[in-house]
Order: sequence, then C-alpha cells, then structure tokens
Amino acid sequence: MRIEKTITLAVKRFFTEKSLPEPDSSLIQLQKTRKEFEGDLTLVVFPLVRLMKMSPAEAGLVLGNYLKELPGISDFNVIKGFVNLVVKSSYWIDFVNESAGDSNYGYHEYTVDRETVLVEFSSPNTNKPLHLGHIRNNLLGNSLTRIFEANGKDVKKVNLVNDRGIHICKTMLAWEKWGNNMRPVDAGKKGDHFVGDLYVMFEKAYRNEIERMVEKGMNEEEARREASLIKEAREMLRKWEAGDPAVVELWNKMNGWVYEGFDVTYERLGVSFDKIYYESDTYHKGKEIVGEGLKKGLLIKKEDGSIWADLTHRGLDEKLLLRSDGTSVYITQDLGTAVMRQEDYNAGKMYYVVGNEQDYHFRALSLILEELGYAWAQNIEHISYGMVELPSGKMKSREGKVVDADNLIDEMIQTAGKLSEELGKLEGLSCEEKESIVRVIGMGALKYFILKVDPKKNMIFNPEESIDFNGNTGPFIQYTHARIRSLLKKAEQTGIVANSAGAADFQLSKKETGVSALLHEFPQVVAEAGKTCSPAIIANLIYELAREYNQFYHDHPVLKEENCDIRNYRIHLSTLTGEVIKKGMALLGIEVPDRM
RNA sequence: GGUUCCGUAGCUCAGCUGGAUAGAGCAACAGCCUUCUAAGCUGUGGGUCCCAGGUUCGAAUCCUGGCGGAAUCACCA
Repeated sequence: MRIEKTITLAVKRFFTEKSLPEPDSSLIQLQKTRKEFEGDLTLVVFPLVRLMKMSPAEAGLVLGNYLKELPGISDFNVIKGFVNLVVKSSYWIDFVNESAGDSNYGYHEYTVDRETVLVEFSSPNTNKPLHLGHIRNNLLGNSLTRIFEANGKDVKKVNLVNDRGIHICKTMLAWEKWGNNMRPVDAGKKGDHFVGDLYVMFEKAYRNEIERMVEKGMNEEEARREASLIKEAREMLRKWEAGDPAVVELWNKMNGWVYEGFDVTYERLGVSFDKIYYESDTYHKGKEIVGEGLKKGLLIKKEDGSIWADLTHRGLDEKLLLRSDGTSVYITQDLGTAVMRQEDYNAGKMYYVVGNEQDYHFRALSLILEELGYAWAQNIEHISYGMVELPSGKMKSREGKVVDADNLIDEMIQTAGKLSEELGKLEGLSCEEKESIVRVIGMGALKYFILKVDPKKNMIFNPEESIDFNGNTGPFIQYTHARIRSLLKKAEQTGIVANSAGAADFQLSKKETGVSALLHEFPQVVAEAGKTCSPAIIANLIYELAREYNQFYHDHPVLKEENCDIRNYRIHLSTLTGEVIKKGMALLGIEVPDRM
C-alpha cells in the first residue's frame, strides 16, 4: 500500500481507538515536508486539534508517536503544528526496485465499460497557414488525448475544419484575378502558404479600394460594404451555396492545396486525428436542428425571419442562430457538429480545445443544446486556453506580426542542429541518426516551452528564450534521459545487472530519497493532469525529477558503487527515472532520444 | 457600460481545494571536467506576492472594494 494511504488510515484508526469522532478525510492533510526540515511527509495537525481537544504541540506529539509505529515510518519530529514523518529507506528502496521495469507504472487501469471521450482540437480555417496560436492548440489537444488515455479513457481525436465562408471566397477570388492559373508547386510554396498569400493579397487590394473610395468622399463603413471586391466575393459565396459547379470545383481545388500543406505541418507536430469534420458538411445538420427547435417552440422567430435562442433566463442574452436570409452563422454549424458527433460516438464527455476568446460562445452552445432537450449537453466541456503573445504584444496578422508554424519549427530544428554541432555531441553518428536526434531536440524544445505553462493562462512567447536549451527546457529533460540510457547501456556492456530479488535495507541519502519520492508522485500527477486538463503539471514534475536526478548523478556513483544492494537500487532508480521521464514526455507528445 | 479571466524576483513561469522562513529557470557574478555525457553541478545577489480592508490559530491562496491589463457581449468566425 502507498505510504500516504497507510498514514491516512492510521490517523483514522487512532481516533477510533481513542473513542474520538473520526475525522473526515479532508481534515487529514498530508503534504511534502519542506526542504529545511527533517522528514519526507508532513501531517498538519491544526485541523485535527479541535477533535482531540489538545494544543497543536501536544496533538502533534501524540500523533507522531502513534504513526512512528507504522512499518513504513522510522521517525518523526514536531515543529509548531506540523508532524514531520521520516519514511523508512526500505520503503523507498522496495518501491523503486519493484516499479523499475513495470511498463504500466503511472498509468491507470480501466474497467470493462471503458468510457469514450472525444477531444476536438486544431480547428483551422482554410484561408491561412497555421501560426503560433494553432501550435499551442494542437500541442495541448494532442497532449490531453494522451493524458486521458493514460487515465484509462477511450479517446477519439477529432478536428473541425472551417472550410466554407466568405474568407475562403476571398482567396478563390484572388486566385482567379491574380493567380495566373498557378499551382503551389509552380510557385514553389506549400499549399497552405500559397493560399494564405492570396488571402493577404485580397485584403491588401480590398483595403486599397476602400481608401480610394473614402478619398472620393464616401464614408468608410459604406465603402467597406460597397467595394467591388467584397461584392464579388459575396457573389461567389452565393454561387457556392447554390452549388455552382465551377465555383465548387475551384473551392475543392484550393482547399485540397491547403490540406496538403496542413498535413505536412501536422506530421511535423506529431498530431493526427481519428476523424475530421468539415463545416461544409455539418452546417446543414445545424440548420435542421434549428428548424426542429423552432417547430417545437423552443426557439424564437423574429419579424424579419431571423431565428434566436432566448438565453436570458440562463443569464445570457438572446443568441442568433439563423440570419434573416436563412443562412447559418458560426454557432449553427457547431450545433450540427455536436449532434453528429454524439450520434457517431455517444461519448461520455466531449472536450473542445478552443481559446478563451470563445468562452462565451461555448457557454451559449451547451445552454442552447440543453434548451433543445439534449441531455448529453452537460457532457460538453470547453478546455479554454490563454492567448499566445509576443514580447512586442499581440500577434496581428494584418501587420504581418505572426509567427508562422512552419518557420518556427524550421528555426527550432536548425538551432538544435547548430548547437549539437558546436558541442560535438553527435560525432560518429550517421546523417539520418543525427537528423532524427536534432529534430527530436528541436521539437522537444518548442513543445515543452509551450506546454510547461498552465493552459488557462495567457503566455508570452519569446523566440530567443524558446531556443535556450538550458534550465527548465525540453532538451534539459531529454539530456537527463540520454544520460541515463547511456549509463544503462554501459551497465549492460560491462555485465552489471540489477537483480530484482531480495529486500534490501540501507540508509538512503537526501538526494536518493528526493528522486524516489518524485518518482512516487508520478501516478497521482498523471491522474491530476487528467482531472484538471493540464499537461503543465506533468511538465513541472518531470522537470523537477530531471533536476533532482542530475544532482543525485553528480555525486553518487552508480556502476562504480561496490555495495551490491546499493548499486542495485541505484541502477533501478536510474531505470525508473528514465522510464518516468520517457512516459511523462510522451504524455506531452515529446520524444526523448537515447543519445544527444 | 455588463460579464469573465489575469496581476508573484529585471524577464519567463511554479506555488492557489487556506498551512512553516514564497520557489525554479533565464539574465549577472564566482567556482567545478584524469572519474557513469559539463545540453550538467555548486554558490552569491535579487520580493510591498498590484493596493486597501475583511474572514481565522494561520492568507500569495478565500471574501469585498479599488487600481492596472486582457477577452467577450456582432445578422464576423
């Protein structure tokens, strides 16, 4: 049994034996002992003193003496109202020796009726290549699916591509006007970049046209509406909705280019999906649902024909669902998508990884679904993450102040390559091996930099700091893993084998217990990360573990240790640390090399 | 203006279901490679936890009110 559980049960038993009222589990507060005190786990007695009718000091002493008799506890001390418990070295040694090599360590079992959980992430528009904001989204979504899996869920990864609307028509129009019938290959560009450039071209020309009209005395709002370019784009949208074959063909062609480009970026990010939904498919369903809701009298139709959901009694406003001309808005297709997904998967939970700018939207979405009578609406959870900003402020596509995903990935890998070269780390490896390791390091740096921050918070992405490979970074953790692998390889080569048989007992050093205790925490942190939808807490633990292990490694011989019980334990400690780093990083979607 | 979120070291971030003297990394400075990878390790300096009240044995953490910042409240997505 885990030591925390043993202690909690013992505290309860203490109260029963003394005929005192048994304390609620929430009153038994165990925490890590702070570094400056002797001990491993600390019981806070303040919440218990009322039940015991003693002073904190007395209560601490009594409880400490009682708990000291437990098999896993060797000693204790009381400071103020804190009982610092010293866990026996043998407990840590047994734990480490048993867990090393256990491929399931840290993962959580599932029962026969395994819950299906759906995670939507990425959700790009097809008029622009992916940028830094999408990277955070993709990395978070991908990592969360792995974390949910580790917690025993059957996870379905889904993407919702916004492939229709006026913005796509703008790129189509731009291609017709200025594309010279070129394909991305002709321009030597990735498909998504090719189309994105056309979009920028359109916006530029559109702005120019507005300016000219304003110079001639028109007010800006009118010019924005009346410019010939936007009229043409709108006309194209109308034709698309009417199913005009030529327009649909062009639409298919250009979206195809974009998807080819996205596929490359997804591949590099290590992201994939079980199913991709397209807005052009789901918005029909959304319209249907709205129609049914109206028939049932659950929605309101206004005089101009527009259809609304009344959410005023739920603390929100009225929400538009269909325009007066009968066309759908953003939320219409989200309603359709949600219903389609429920039909497809019947998931126990539907997560949406979407930026916090859409908090209001998702509140409205689940409320509307509830209003429409879908009981599963309460299974919807918006995983809301913060914006990514640059040191110079917000990213603004209009000012060209965006960090392009592909460029960023290239730069990270280049930097990793340059550094590896300078440090002479990869001498004697083949080109392919070098390339692969450099890619793993560069991507590790990028992914870790983003995932170590609490998803809920806005973050600042400083390109200079992100390519730093020292300190709290992905490469630091990867390096620790590589060191361990190298150590274990050496053990193998020299015939030093760790045997798993036989209990051992000797005094562990401070660092040894430190590493052991962090390894011991891993399973709870995996569970906690699943509950709170936060890869960051896994990143924090893995970092702390790597740091602690490096300190241990610095002043404890492993293979050269002569006492074989101690050597045995240290090899197991290294093995388990390597495994937990590898697993933890895998939960973040980060690979770890055996050499670097 | 309403609603929601945020404010911790020069910078980037931990810590927040109340617990001990608030921690890391970066940056600065000073050390450690004949020993399992120095992408490592050790040390030094650095704080009005935005401000003011309140709740209590105890508040960075909870409550109220300010100040500062962000998002959102579209017949945009």
